[in-house]
Amino acid sequence: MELHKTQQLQIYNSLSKKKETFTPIHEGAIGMYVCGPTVYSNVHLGNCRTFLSFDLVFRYLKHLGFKVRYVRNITDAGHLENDADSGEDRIAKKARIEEIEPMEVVQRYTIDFHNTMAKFNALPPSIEPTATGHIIEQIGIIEEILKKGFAYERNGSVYFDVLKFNESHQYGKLSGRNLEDMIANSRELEGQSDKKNPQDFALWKRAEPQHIMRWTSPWSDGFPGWHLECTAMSTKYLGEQFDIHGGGMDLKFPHHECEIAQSEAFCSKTPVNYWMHANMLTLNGQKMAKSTGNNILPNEIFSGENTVLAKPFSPTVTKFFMYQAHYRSILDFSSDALEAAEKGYNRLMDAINQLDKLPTGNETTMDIAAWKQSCYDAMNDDFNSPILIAQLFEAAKFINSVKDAKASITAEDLATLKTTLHAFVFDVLGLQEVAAGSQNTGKLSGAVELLIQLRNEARANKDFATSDKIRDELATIGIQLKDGKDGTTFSL
RNA sequence: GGCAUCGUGGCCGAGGGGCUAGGCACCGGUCUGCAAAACCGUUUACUCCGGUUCGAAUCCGGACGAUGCCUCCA
Repeated sequence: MELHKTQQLQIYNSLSKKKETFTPIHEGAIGMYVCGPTVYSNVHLGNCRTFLSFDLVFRYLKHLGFKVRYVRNITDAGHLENDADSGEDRIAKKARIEEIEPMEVVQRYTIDFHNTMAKFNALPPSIEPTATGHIIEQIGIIEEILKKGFAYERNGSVYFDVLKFNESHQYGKLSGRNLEDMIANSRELEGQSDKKNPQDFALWKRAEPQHIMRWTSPWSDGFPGWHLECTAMSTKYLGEQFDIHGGGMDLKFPHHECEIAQSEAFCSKTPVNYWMHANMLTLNGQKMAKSTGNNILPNEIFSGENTVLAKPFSPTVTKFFMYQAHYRSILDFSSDALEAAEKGYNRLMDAINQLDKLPTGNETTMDIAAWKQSCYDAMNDDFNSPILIAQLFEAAKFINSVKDAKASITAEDLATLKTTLHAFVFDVLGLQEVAAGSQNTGKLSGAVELLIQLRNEARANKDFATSDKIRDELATIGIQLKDGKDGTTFSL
């Protein structure tokens, strides 16, 4: 029997601001849409946190035995830097700066995004559609919304009529805003605008002559509005109503609000049952953002080439660090916090590596079944990875106690412990063993092994001057020797 | 200014009316030729002021502070 029939999942729904028992529209199958990146520059760590949060969701839902269709888009159409009919298309801007085609920009940073997510061991989504690949679908939706009277055309652009929509629907229900307040607080738009009201948003924009990324439409040669692509692609691949829609907290307003409005205007149905928002990753207490430059690139973390961290950290440690915080909490990125996470991660992995060497006995001095359920309870409670990890450390402590003969475990319970640990650590959290290393490290380890051997000979002869010299000189190079019961190991 | 979220021990971070996670650091122990590493054990807490309650870090109100959104952003 599938696990989801016995494990009851609670999800915090941004729409109701409450945890709700999760029930999919179709039993056993889930449709999930997550807003992907705009590919006009390298994906930064803040972006990654959101996608890793939803990778955890995807992995756990699959672990529970659901059939999940996970759609995550690539925004590759050029959208303007601001909404005031001025500003440049950011992809075209990058293309101009780098003197390449806009689609080269898109290609380059899409590849960077995929490479980076692969380093983090994130699973690829089931479908990864692009905005430019769905221009026809977007035009179709605009035509329908125009027909329903919730949009108007001005000078080749089409705008969504928010005030009109609000007469019969509720605009702002996701982000907790009401339209009257927004109108009262709205600023005058700079420059000229074709909009009837500042709250209206573009479904289609007529392209200025210098605008490179453009497509033919019934209204003008132009490009689709930003919010529309998600409505078009989620509807196409998941249907007019689907289970989960995710994205970063910063997309809640206006992006997701506009998506809801478009869908409701288009097909008169509430599109999403469970809205999930991942919180921001901050750096120096401020949100990471491409536009402000307050960000760090994943590769800068892995290589150590940055001004923030004392040393390099592997992708899996970086991910483990993120999962020690709940996805709905703001997480601040710092060297100290990462170092603490790395030590904890190593301890956990060392314990897991002990599993195969563990002696078994006639009784188990820990309630394995209760522990296992507590792992599920943690994840069932709105994907609470910090609690799950706390439970994993409880298991690590127990493993070490068994190793020291201070506790015992039966062969049967050991099998359960091992299966459960592997399921949560590798399948659900998607952590990885740190790679064994290249050929060069193979040669290096041979050399260090030789030094260890020489040191041990010196120690046997009580020639501590020599043995300490080997140990200390290696330490200054950055190679640490670790004397254990079963001999000496080293770490770089 | 409006709308939200949040303020937890040296640090990071869960929890959420009485049973008070976890990681890192510190300290104590085991181990060691001495160390380090590893392992085990352990201390320190809920921004402030009111209120509700037998009891509040947890609920309510207020103050102060932080962050996010209100213009593109995960």
